[in-house]
Amino acid sequence: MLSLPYIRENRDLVIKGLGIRNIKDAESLIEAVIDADQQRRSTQAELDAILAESNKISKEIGKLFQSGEVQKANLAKQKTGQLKDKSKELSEQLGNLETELNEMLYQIPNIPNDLVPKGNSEEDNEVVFEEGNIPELHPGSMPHWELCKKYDIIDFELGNKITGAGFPVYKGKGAKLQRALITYFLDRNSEAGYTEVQPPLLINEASGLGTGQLPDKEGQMYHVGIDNLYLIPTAEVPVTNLYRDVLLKESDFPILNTAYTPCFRREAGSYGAHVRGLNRLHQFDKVEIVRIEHPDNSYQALDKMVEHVKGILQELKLPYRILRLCGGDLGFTSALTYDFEVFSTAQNRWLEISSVSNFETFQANRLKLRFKNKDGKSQLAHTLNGSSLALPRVLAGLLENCQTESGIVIPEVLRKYTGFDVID
RNA sequence: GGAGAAAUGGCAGAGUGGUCGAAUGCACUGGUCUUGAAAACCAGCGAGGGUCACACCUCCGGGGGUUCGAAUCCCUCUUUCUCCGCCA
Repeated sequence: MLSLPYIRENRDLVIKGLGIRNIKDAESLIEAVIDADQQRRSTQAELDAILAESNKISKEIGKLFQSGEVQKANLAKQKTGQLKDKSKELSEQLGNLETELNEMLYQIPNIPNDLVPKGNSEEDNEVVFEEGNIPELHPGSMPHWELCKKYDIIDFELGNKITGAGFPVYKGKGAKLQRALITYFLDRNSEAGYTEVQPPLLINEASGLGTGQLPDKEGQMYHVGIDNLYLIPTAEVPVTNLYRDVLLKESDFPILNTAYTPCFRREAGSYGAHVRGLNRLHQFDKVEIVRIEHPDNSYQALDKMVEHVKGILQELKLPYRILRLCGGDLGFTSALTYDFEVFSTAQNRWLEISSVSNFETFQANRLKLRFKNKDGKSQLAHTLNGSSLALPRVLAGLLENCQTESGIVIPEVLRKYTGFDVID
């Protein structure tokens, strides 16, 4: 969430930024926030004055008792009664104002970076890079879900029996290929300086709030009601929350973590076309990279992450492109996002396989993730994350693009991980 | 799951109703000394709100209560440790 001082000091910038996201009534929303904040502060000041008065009297009473002037002390006690009532009333009022203010702040998305183009939907995203050859497939080539069946490597019906739609079972070489990709991604990330972590797969409410999944995206997560925990929709949540309520030193930057985790998403309301096979699942594997950066370096860091993901896709020799998301498609918490898409030859469409974002201070503010700057002041850090990479669609692209008449040819870099060269 | 003990600043650790945002040690920062370092010595050193800056307010695991006044007393929740039970 945006910080109040930031909104106060950059009123016009904020309104303009929300405009890029096509937010209606941005101006009145921000005005309401500033008003509520003003009210909050004056109520706070009023309450503080009363508390100061009552603290003063209490100290005097203490002294009177010690010097044995009990009568005077009892007299002074009476004075505090009124103050108490008043302070109770005010602090209740203050609590309400704060709740109200927070509710408003929770509705305000991050301010887009200047590079973010205006736009309404994914149609308006900007293609900024494209690389790799789209292979000519042999006659009789098929989409990945048919390949999965043909070679018996991923079984959707079986998963359906065990759990339900969107929970496939990986078998034999399919399971091995998946594991190979995970290990390969983790190794690549480690080489690039990311420290590997294995976080919990269930998170509490505070963590969900910290990275912005709550309260706005509650319905997208699986909720374990009995313990009030949520299954993670991405490793971003537990890994970024490692740094919740942390005060860093400048010398701690940059912080680089990578984690492999399964991800769970309810995907409520996204049925219909384009959800076949591996295209959209309720449970999938992903390797994530997370960075905590000094604000001065975060955009440089974002570029590094983009370059890193590019490197992996080049090694896999998959045709891909990079999009800069427009205001209408940009995630709630992000200031700038690059999506990576792999071309699915048999489906003749692009599949999103990675999303790399800079959240600037938006998450850090909720997380209370700060550092001591040169002036000795606490300042919010910047958080970034990206997938490197999401497994199912990489797998889909790989199966489809690497299919030949004699089987699926495993990319060179993966062979030492799979232990086989071809799925046939 | 049962019984007991505990939770204080970056860490360790005092503090059991008032002058305590909190002794002391370590760590850290600056300075003196030194060719440099170490040691020694001196000084500074929790967080948030608020203010031009002060003042002032809040915070001793979370929440609630008693009291004129709570780190200190009471209730409750959470977590950690020890013992018992169960168990991958």
